[in-house]
Amino acid sequence: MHLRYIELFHAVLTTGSITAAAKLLNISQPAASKALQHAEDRLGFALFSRVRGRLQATPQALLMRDRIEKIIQDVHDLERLTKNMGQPGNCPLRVTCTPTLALTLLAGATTLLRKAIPDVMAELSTQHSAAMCESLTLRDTDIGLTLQDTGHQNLRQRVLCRGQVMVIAPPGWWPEKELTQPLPIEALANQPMIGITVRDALGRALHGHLAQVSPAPRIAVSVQTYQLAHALVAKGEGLAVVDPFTARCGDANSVQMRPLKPHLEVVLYAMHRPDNPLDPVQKRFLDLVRQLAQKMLAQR
Amino acid sequence: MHLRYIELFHAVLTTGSITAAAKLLNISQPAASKALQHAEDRLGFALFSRVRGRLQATPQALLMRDRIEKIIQDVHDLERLTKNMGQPGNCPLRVTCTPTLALTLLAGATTLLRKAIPDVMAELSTQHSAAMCESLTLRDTDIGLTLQDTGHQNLRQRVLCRGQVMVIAPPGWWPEKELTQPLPIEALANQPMIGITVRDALGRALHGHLAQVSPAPRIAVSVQTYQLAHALVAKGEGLAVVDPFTARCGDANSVQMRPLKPHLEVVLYAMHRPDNPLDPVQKRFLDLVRQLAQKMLAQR
DNA sequence: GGCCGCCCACAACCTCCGGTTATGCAAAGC
DNA sequence: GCTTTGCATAACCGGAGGTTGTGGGCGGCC
Repeated sequence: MHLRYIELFHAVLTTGSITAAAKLLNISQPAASKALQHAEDRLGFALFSRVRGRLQATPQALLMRDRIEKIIQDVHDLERLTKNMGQPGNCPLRVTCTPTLALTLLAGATTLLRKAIPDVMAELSTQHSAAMCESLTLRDTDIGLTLQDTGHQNLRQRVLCRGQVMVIAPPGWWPEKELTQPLPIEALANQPMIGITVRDALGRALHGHLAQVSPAPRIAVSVQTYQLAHALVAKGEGLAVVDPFTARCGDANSVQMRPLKPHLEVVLYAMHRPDNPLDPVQKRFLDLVRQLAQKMLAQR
Repeated sequence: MHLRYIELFHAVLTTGSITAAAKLLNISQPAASKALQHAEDRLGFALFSRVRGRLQATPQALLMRDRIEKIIQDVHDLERLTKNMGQPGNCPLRVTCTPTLALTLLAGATTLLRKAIPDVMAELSTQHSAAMCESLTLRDTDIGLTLQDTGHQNLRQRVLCRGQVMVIAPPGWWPEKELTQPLPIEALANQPMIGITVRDALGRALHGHLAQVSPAPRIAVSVQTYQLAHALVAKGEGLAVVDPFTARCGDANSVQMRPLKPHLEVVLYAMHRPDNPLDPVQKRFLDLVRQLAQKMLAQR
C-alpha cells in the first residue's frame, strides 16, 4: 500500500470527484484516475462505484475512512517535524502563546525586545494549550507561554511569575475607595455576570468556586475566551472573573478590577523543549516577559 | 515522504544495520543503502551517522522514532483491514475468545458444531478483550466471546448467559455436605489463597471485595490468568476466586467449588460487528455455546 | 600479521510505477 | 442541440526502486 494511494483515496473522499482530487494533489486527472484503479485492483475490491459517470464511496471505503484520515494526519505531523528539524531555524525567536496573553504580554514583550535588539526576527502565533504542546514537540515553535500547567512530560516548563484571579466590572461599578480591597466571592451572588466556558484548568477552578455562590450569579452570556468577557464587561454587560492579564488588557479606564477573595493563584509558564537549551536571545526575551508581566500585575 | 522510506527507516532502527533491514524487507542491501541515502538527502539531515562502517542513529532519528512506529502500526492495521475486506472469508466461522474460555467453552462448542455440521470450517483464536475488539473491527475474526463488558460502541454485544463467581479449593478441603452452600467471603480470612492480578473488570471487582476481608487472606502466589490459579489450586496451593467457567475446567475431581456469598454475577458476552448480521452457521454456533455454557454452569 | 567475514557504498543496468498530453465518451445542464 | 463536466483510455516518458557485481574499511580469529 503506497502512501500516494492513501492520499489520493483521502482526497477523492473529501472532494467527491477524481478531477478535484487530482487538482488537490497537483497531478493530472488521468494520473489520479489510473492510480485509483490501480489501488482498487490491488486491494481486490472497489473503493467507489461509478454511477452515471460520478463516484460514490462503497461501504468498504467508508469503513477505511477513519483509519486513512488518522494516517494522513500522522504523516503530515511527521513531515512538519522533519521539515523543522531539517533547516535549523534562521529565526532565533519563535514564540506561541494562548490568545489571552497575545495582545498584552506577547505583543508588549516583543516590542521591548525589538527596542533592545532592533533587527531581531521573531515568529509569533497563538494557540490553545494542547495545540501548543504539539507545536513545540513538532518544532514549529520554540517557546510557549501559557497560564495552564500542562504537565507535559517531554517539555520543560518554567514559572515566570504568579498573579491572582481578578473580578472586573464596568467603570463606576464600585466606589473608588473599595477598589484596593479584594471582593468576597459571596458578593457575586445574584449579580449580572459573563459566564466563562473555557475548558482549561483555570476555567474549571472558577466554575467550581462560582457554583458555591448562592443565589447564583445571573449569567445571560457565556464566552469561551477571557478577552471576549473583558469586552462585554467594558460594554456594561455585567461582571466577570478573569485571569490578571486579561483584567489589565485594553484601556486603563475600560473596566474596574478587584482581586477575588478566595485567593486563586494564576501562574504564567514558559514552555520549551528540554533538549536544546535556550539561546541568549530567547533568554533575554523571557526576561522581558517576566519583567513586563510583573510590571503589569503591579500597576493599578 | 514515501512509505517505503518510513518502513526502511524503521527496519534499520530496529535491526541496527542496513543489511539486516534489507533482509527484513526482502530487498537487496544496495537497494536499502541507496534508499536510505535518498531519504536522508530528501530530508536534509542525516538519520544515521556512519561511524567506523557501522550505523548509529542521530538525535533527530530518535525524535522521529515514536511517530514512525505509530504510522507503521496504523498502516499495518489498515492493510489487515483491507485484506480481510478484499476476500470475503470463505471460512464461515471465525471465533476468538479470552484464554479463560478457550479450553472449555470454545473447544466444547466447536466439537459440538462439527458433530452437527461435519464439514464446517472454523478459525479459532484467543485474545484479551482489548485486542479482541481490535480484531473484530479489523475483520480478522467475526465473533468474540468474553466475560467482560467492553462497552465498545462500534460492536454489538449480546448476553449469552449469566453465572456467578466461584471459590475453588483443593479436593477434600470442605466437608462433602457443605459443597452445595455458598461460601461467605469472610470465611476466606487468613486462608491460603492464590492472588488474581487480572486487569479486567471482574479482576478489579474481586480485588475490591477481597480487600475488605480481615484478617486478609494469605497470598503467596499471584497469577494473571484464571487457569493458572485453577492449576495451582488443584495442586493444593490454596483457595482461589475465579469465574464459573474456569472453576469447571479440567477433571471433575481436580478441585472443589462453592459459590461466593456476596453473589457476584459473571456475564458471558458474544460480540460481533453490527453491519453484517450473523449467518445461520454463526447463529447455530452461538446457540451451542449458550447451551453448553448453561449445561456447564448447572452441573456439579 | 594475514586472512576472513561483515557491513556499507558505488557502478551499471533494468523494469515498471507514476506521471504527462491528447482524445473519446457518457451524462447533466442550459 | 450544444456545451460543460467528469471519468476512462491510449501512447509516451523519466526516474524511482529494484537488481547484480565489486571494492574498501573495520573487527575478530587463527
